[in-house]
Amino acid sequence: MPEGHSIHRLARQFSSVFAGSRLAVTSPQGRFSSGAARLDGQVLEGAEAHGKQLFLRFDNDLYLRIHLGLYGAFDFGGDETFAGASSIGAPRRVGEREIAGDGAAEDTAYAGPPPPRGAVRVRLVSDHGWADLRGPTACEVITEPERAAVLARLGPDPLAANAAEGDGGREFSERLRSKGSPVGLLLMNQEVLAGVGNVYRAEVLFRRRISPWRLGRDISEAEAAEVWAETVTLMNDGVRQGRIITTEPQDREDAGEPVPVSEAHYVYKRTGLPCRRCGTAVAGTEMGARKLYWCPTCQAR
DNA sequence: GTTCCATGCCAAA
DNA sequence: TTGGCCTGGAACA
Repeated sequence: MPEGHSIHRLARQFSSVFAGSRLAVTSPQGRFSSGAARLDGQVLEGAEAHGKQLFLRFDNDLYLRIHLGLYGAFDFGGDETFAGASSIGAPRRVGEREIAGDGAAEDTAYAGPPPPRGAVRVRLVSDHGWADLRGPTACEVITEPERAAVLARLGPDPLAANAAEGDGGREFSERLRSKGSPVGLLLMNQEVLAGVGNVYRAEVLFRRRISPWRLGRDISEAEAAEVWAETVTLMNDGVRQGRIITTEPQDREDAGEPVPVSEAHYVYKRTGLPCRRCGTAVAGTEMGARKLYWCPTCQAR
């Protein structure tokens, strides 16, 4: 997936283009027809993200809960009032960057959504635009108590509005340091930290020079605070930029040649390549059924 | 054309 | 721990 930054951008996009609008909700693919019927014709009151969960709130007190999983993505389109990216989600299109609107809407009047392309699980349509969702892991209608239950299971979100000053850092530290499993595993555990995925996991640990093999209970409070602060910074950058950027400008070159920001990671997907800081070959293995990358020298402890 | 792979996660074994 | 879900771009033939 799309890590947390993409979901927060989705929430922002839904708020700006759909909030306050009455929506036609359908499931062209058919797999979500009964759920869509419960929301069809309701007004979207707002959108919010927590970690990788997206909640769309409707005025009949129901929520649409969406989790993109590994493949899910939204496509958007509409008239000139319909600002923002035209596609947010699974990063396979154009590296890991979402597709920006092409601005082609100006010369042709908006004539409603196009015929659905492929398996569209949900289509949301207002007077000004549309959104298509395909390939999500989760897409369901839930009530407020059910939403509260989902949130209760999640750890603190580094993209929460008050993440820098609030008690998210303390809560993260407590959850991390109470566990005996490797920190590389814990950063991916949504009950410990909500929103971090494989890229941020690898890159944050590199930047804090922490070995992914150290156990949560062996991480000091100071280190946990640093990891939290680093995550807050990097992921907020991700929200602003619409892509994951983890390297400092001076580290974005290979053999003197500049590397596109989207490919310039420190260790992610760089097994066998030289560490951008020390030149040691980046190590790679599996941890928790996901690829793990780290520099054995920079992250020796 | 086919196979592989991915920024997730869950249920079943 | 493993397989399955589900989509599409990239890599290979």
